[in-house]
Amino acid sequence: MLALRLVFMGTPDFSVPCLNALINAPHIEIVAVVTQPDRPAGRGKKLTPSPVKVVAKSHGIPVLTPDRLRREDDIMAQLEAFAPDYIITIAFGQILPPRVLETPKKGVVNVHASLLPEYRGANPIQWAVLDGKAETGLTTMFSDEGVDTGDMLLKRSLPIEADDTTGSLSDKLAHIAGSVLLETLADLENGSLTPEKQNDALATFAPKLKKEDASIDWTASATVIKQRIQALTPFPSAKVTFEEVVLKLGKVSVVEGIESSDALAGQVLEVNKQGIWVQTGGGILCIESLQPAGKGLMKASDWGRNALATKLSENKMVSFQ
RNA sequence: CGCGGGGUGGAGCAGUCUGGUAGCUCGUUGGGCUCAUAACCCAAAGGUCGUUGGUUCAAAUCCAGCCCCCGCAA
Repeated sequence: MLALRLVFMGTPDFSVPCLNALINAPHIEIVAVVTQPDRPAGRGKKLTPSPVKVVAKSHGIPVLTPDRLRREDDIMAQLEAFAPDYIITIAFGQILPPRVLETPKKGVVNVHASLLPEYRGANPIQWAVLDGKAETGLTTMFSDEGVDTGDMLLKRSLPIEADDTTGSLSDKLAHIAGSVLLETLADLENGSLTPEKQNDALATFAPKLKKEDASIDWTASATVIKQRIQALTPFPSAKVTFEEVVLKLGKVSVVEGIESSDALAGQVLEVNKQGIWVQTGGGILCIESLQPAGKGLMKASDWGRNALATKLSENKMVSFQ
């Protein structure tokens, strides 16, 4: 098979394993990488390149960083000049204008982190976790002008474990993205793949979560709260405040086999070796690890012993907000 | 120059303002109690107080520089 000329478009860490897989694959030449421009990020607001840009640079691949691809004719002209067979997109972060969709000879292939047509949009993994799905996966597809609406090529599903968070699932999916994409390209090249239309009637949408979604509604059931916390991990993180201190919640679990008491939702029942038990609107949630502002991730029992145990032993009521 | 918190036995913290014997809650180890225990009682081990320099009779503590970790914001 002749070398395929690819243009790779992606931005965050999620895109990186896939890029690496392509770089290491035989018969594939990545002629250019397109990613979002450097942004002020991190403490000190230093201008920071995207993870994809860092990797591309280290392999000496030309990098294009359009602010708005749609408006930058010179970038689009450069892409045409690269004469790619395919453009590959994975978490690029910009919608491709028609001119770019028509640029590659054989099509624009997108890797999307859900089993389409479920969870079209920017945050498929987060929503799969939030909804307590048993499985999710990856879908490769030809891009069209809609958001994740193109014809599907290959799917690979992945079970969601009880402890999976958006972060852990992203890692898993990112690491199989490369092989799914390579398989897709190989099948396309040998003609064994028939694009399949999506059933729009079954489509759901997974928009970005807002910052306000990071707070916890303790009147929900323990199971729902757990799903929400895991969906928000590691970003933007589920937060709770206690005496002016912001606590990011880490690992949590639902306490089994104990009936709900008459405590109020959000009230701390006890601090034990396992963690901090909090009453919810349905069942008890155990916070096993957390991170106070300015500190590192720690066992909830360690923090609770200092911050809460004294109050509890004096029968003062302690509640999270 | 974005705002801010922190670095003290294995863990989480107090002590710093007002310099003077290294403290608390846990964990670990040994022993005891108990039908039994992650419960309780007794005992022990374990720390160059991030680092370098300065001030001082004396620095975890005051002063200056440096290193590292983190929250907000993006």
